Amino acid sequence: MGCKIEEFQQEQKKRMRAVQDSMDTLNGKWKISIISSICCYKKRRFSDILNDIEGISNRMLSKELKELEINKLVKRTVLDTQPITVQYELTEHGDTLQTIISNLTDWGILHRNKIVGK
Amino acid sequence: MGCKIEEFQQEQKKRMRAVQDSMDTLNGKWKISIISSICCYKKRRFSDILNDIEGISNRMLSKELKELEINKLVKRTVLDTQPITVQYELTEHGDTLQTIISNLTDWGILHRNKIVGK
DNA sequence: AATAACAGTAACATAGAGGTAACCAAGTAA
DNA sequence: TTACTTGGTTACCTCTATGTTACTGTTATT
Repeated sequence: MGCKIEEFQQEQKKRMRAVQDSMDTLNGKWKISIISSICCYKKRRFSDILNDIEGISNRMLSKELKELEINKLVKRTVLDTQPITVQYELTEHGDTLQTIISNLTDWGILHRNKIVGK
Repeated sequence: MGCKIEEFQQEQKKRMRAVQDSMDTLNGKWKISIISSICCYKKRRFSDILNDIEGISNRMLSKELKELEINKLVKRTVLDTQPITVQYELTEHGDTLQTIISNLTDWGILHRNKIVGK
């Protein structure tokens, strides 16, 4: 039968795994920029995002978008236009990231002040 | 003179940089585990952390601790014992991470349920 | 005299993240 | 006819993060 300490350690392991899950989904040099770009305009085409984010290549954008789609954060829609355009938008689940991103923003500012020394 | 759109874009860039600052300080395969270990016991020695985290090597622990120290999240104290022991604890600044880690935990659980499908 | 604990460091190896450049197919404007 | 736009894919290369193993110096224990 599990004693209190074992239970606590199990809980702790679960929490660690959860944090790592979050970090993994947000990781990749461009993910947060991409999410922000889409979020900012609600709906955004591939080439628009490519222009929004300076420095990103089409290869990386394609790759990161795929991962975001797999993680159900972003929805991809092919529009029947000429030439074909593809629209990306956040899913409901993607929207739930906003609190986290907002917290990361706040802490990042705090941290920079602390390190650089205002 | 900057128009509204330019100002907005500048703000957006700052926010992006802030998020990346946060992600960068938390990145590294073991950082969050290390922070959690120290946080859990308030004060923790090198070899204790090494035992707390399964899979980490002394090389990586040393390296990650250094980065955490540079980022003023962790304080290192050499104790005058035999043999010498080194104590690590969170700084006040390190403590401010708790909200973020807690948010990342919550979202990670939510996300896993969404992806695995409960 | 040999071994172990402590807190690391040094040397080397490898997988994977990310960068660069070229290419594809379909349609369209010059 | 040529070149451009759109949304990618493919091949190749490099660099960094991490892993593995062995080693350091000091003191205490056996």
